[in-house]
Amino acid sequence: MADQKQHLYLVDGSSYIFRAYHRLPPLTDPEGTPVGAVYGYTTMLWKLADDLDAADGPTHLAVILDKDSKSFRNDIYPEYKANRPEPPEDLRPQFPLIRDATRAFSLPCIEESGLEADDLIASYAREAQRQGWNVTIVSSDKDLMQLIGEVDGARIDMLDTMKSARIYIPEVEEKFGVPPELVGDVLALMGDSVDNIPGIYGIGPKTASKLVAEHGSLTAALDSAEDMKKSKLKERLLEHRGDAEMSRVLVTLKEDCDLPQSLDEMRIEKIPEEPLAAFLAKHGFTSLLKRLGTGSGSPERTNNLHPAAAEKAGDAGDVEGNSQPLPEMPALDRTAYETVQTVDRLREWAQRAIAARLVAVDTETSALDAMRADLVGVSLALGPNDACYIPLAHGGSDMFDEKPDLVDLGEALTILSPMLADASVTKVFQNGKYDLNVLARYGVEVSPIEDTMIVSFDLDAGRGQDGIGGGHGMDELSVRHLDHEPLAFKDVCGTGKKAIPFGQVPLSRATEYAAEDADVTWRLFQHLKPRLAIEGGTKVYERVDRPLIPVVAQMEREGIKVDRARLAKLSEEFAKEIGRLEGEIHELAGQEFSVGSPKQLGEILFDKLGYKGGKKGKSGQYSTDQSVLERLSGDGAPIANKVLEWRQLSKLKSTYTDALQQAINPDTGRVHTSYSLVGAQTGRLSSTDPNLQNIPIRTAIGRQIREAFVPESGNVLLAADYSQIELRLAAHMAEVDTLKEAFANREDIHSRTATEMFGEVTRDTRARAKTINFAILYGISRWGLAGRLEVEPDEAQDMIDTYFKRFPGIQRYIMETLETVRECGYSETLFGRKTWFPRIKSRNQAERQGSERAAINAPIQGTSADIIKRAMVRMLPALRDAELHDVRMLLQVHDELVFELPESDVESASKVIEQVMADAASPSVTLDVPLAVDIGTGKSWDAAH
DNA sequence: CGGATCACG
DNA sequence: GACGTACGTGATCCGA
Repeated sequence: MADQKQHLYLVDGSSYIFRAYHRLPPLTDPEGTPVGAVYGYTTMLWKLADDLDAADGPTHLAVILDKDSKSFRNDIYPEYKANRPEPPEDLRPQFPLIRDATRAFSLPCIEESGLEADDLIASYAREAQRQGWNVTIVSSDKDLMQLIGEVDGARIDMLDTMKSARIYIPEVEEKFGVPPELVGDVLALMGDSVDNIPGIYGIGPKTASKLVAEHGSLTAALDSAEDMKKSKLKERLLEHRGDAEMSRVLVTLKEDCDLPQSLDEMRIEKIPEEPLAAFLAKHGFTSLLKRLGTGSGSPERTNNLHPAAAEKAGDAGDVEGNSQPLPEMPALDRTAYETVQTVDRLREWAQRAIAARLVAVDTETSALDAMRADLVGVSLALGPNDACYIPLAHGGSDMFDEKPDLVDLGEALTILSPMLADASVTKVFQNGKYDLNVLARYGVEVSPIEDTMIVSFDLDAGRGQDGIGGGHGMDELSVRHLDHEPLAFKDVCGTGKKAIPFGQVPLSRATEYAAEDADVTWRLFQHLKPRLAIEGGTKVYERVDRPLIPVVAQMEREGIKVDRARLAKLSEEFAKEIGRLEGEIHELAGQEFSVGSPKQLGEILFDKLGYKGGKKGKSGQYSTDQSVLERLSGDGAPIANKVLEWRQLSKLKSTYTDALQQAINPDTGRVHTSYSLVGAQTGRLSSTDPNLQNIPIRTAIGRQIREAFVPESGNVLLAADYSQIELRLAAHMAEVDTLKEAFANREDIHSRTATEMFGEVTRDTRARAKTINFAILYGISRWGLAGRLEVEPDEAQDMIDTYFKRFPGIQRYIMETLETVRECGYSETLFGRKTWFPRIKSRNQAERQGSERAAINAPIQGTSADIIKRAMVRMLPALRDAELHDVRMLLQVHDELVFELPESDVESASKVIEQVMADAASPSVTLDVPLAVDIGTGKSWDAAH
């Protein structure tokens, strides 16, 4: 006993739970408390305890935790760890459970005010080493790597349980390029953004370790700067030497703390079964509980939480933040589906759906446009592999030898309708707005609904950028969450010229495809819906997005009337003018060319005509955009203005006057846009086919197109828009008293800004103030602002400084927002809508700064989106309560709603609309600024402004 | 199919 | 060690 080597394990509990939280799936225990990180922590302790009898296993073990956020380091440097935002909402309740778990294992849990876990670990490690013990620090914190090494045969090493990796001198040298005793020097140079240790600006891990390795120490590296040849690096080393020296102190571990418990108290031989059993039972860790009884060895591969969790928690794992482990569901089996071809079988399915209370539904149609598509079939799913397809309009091609037996479409809808309208049966869709619109056109009402696409959006908006795995389409969701690739539409119907309508797909194949979609939707719902509560998405889903689906569906079905003759006349006028301009442009160019080709135009302007200032972008092509042409025009190039006019007219013609005529639905005589509820990462809607959110308004010539948007006779159009909503929200969110006051007093906000910034309001200062206001909302840079205001970046920087000084909350808002996003990975609106920014920590500066600007804007733009969505949800009930049954909500353009209503209703409807919009934030959120709404009416959309 | 351009909030 | 600047969209055209 006496000569057995003692081996102390020191567990860095605080850092472990943060890592476990981010790497493990969001599990909850039977009471609904989030326990993902606790589970990871518990399995980690279990694993260590399993090694008790091993040759080099622990003889002594303790868990070290951080007690509070302040430490003696804050006295040296008040900003130390000042960037740390609050931990995520579903992690906070897990902190006390970590202590519970530790006590459950009957292990000492040590924490001390004013000391960080790292310092206690260092002090215990050194003390044990002095006594000749071996020490293993269970952590992956790079600061602790300074301690690694051997003194008189007693070694300190580290264990990263997540990577199952021992860390000793070679691993440290590989990571830092220097031995452990120089790690502190490297850290002092490179700094640490998480702990807010400054280091030297512009020096990262690579340069830091190179410098220290070359010169042998931090001091030597700093001293060497004098003799370096002139460079950025030299300047930085000289200028920020003080930062590095202070950082060196901050990263130094305090190795002589008073030890609150003696080493002997850390001795362990066996983990007593109680109270561990009680703890495991309480939190539903039943597989561990079972093992406790059997005393079996390595971790089991399943547990009652989720089969994937036990495995991934214990070792490295590659759990992604957004992948929920698979609940136990049988593998998907397309041969299990039923083709429903008789009334009896259909009744049976409808009955079972009602009994089940939850059914996934998918419709198959003949086209993608919900306002033109014919219903071809319906599929239902009641459970995994428990799905059917009800073909309703198949056949009509020579693919069928004889027409298949089908339930009559009208009869089928009669049988399904009561179930679809049954308030006690939840219908789950993937993009339900589409199905709702198709079914509504057949007179079928569907309620209540859930939507896996919207759930996914409310959980994961912004995850996976540049289209990499971030979408919310069914195929993507299925691969991401179910690890299953569904049959693709093109595999069933083909593509291009060889494509066939779905109604001509043989029934067996159609069933595989259609029933699978319902099955997948059902499975996705089981996966995604529970995550809402765990991850804090319930509010925005239940209060904003889910109720919005039928509202937007109805708006799409309403459509808006456009005056075809008027558009045709405009097209004709534009065409004539375009032709004339083209002739003049060719004449000025001295040759014919395609004016619409930026490439050819650039060559004409800068090569042939020899105008100065041509700049080629990375595609090797001259830029000929508006700003370039305007400059050329100012320099006396008559061709530039002609091209600008040509561009404006051909844009208006092709995008609007021609395209809108095409978009008129032959059945309704109106234009029906399609809104995407998941199109914009910030939570805004987007509009397609046609896009009615970018109809011209800024120029007189463009506004003519708005004149073609008209009401039915006897009606008017009413446009209601929020005035400066984003600036109001910025004033509220950044708590800028001056701005809040200005809004309360109904002042012109840009003028007020001009007064604050420049001391007087003129046309010029107001315009500049307006530009600056927007720059703030969009995440400012001196260069960006300089470009817009046509001033030097230095001057722009002065203005930014002045702005921050005059409106002191703004800078704090920006810093706090960015810190939160860096820590949590996402931003949040006032209503809890998350937008993820996976590139916020990118090493690529342009990429990172792009994310930062987007992250500054997202809470503001997103809150504005939440507010108008809430107004939309409440609008129709409010109008109905006011007996205004003929007011129809047609369009949404981010901060504007467009209605069509009888002239006689204008007065009373205006009041209701104004009220609903102005009050849309409450009661969930009480704003410090009023929301002002401007309302106009007229015989066209243009006239309504 | 990507880039350039330009329409909107 | 260089990079390249305002956020969020969608439609159209050109040209590889």
